[in-house]
Amino acid sequence: MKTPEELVARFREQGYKVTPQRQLIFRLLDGNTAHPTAETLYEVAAKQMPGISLRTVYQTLSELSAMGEVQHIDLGSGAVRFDPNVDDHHHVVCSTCGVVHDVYVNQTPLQFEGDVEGFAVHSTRIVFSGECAHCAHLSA
Amino acid sequence: MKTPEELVARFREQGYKVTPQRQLIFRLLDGNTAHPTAETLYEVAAKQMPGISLRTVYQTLSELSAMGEVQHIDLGSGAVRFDPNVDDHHHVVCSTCGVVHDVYVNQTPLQFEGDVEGFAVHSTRIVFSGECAHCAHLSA
DNA sequence: TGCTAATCAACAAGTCGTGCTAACTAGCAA
DNA sequence: TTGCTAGTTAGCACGACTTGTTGATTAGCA
Repeated sequence: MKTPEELVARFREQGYKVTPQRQLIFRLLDGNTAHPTAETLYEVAAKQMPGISLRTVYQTLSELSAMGEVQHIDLGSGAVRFDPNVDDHHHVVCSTCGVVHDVYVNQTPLQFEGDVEGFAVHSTRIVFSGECAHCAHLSA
Repeated sequence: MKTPEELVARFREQGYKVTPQRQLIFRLLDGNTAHPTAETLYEVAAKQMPGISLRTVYQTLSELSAMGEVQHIDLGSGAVRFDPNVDDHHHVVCSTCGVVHDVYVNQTPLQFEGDVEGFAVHSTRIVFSGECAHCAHLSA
């Protein structure tokens, strides 16, 4: 994702207004590696700006997603999560505590075999599930 | 997934009753490579057994899933899909028509890098998205 | 045969996300 | 500074998907 300042400029360019709500969301996402859901982000935002609505958070995230500034990741755990990291990366998920981390896999592109003649792959998503060091320690 | 006959035996073993509804679902899943949703399966089942309820389909699928006889796959496309193939396999999804195929990736286990010291991977899910030969042909 | 699980219909609820409206606020260009 | 217009808000609703509940009926199987 671009920096909050660059996003402000891009929003202006596109004719979107730069509101305090949007700027707050830019700042909350900047360098955020927690893969928040819209709801989570809303809760944090509401602490700093009581009165901001969940609706606005959803809307701003959709705009950022449409502009390619955030990735929208679905780990099948209910809510969609947002990731300001738009590199070609993948995810590890702790099935105990639900924490998500970005990881890089360098064997890509992967080869596969199956009954899929002529399929043109545009993207590959890899999700590693397991137990993070913290949870392993607690359960040991 | 086991054959319908074996499933009947397993259900009996576990003290579950073998009802016509359950047997129908076993048969519909047997060799099914279409990755149906519960709803889809229900529609097909209802043609052969009018009166079967969606509730029963959901319940039987949950039982099969709990017994490890079907995989329950979430491609982030709304409904959860069920796959009677419980091998260690992955999926390709056409983003145009939504069709899902099973594929095998032999480079696994994959290595990854990132800020995830001591993470114990239990499973890896890979989803290839793109365009299937059929859709590519239509759009050409 | 009879206990008990399974099924069914019908209704509800919960989660996630979006649509709509009406009123107010505020960005930003002239 | 003004004024157009987009953005925000609350509130209500809906839709998709999935599960819970209840109460009556059916049927598996020991």
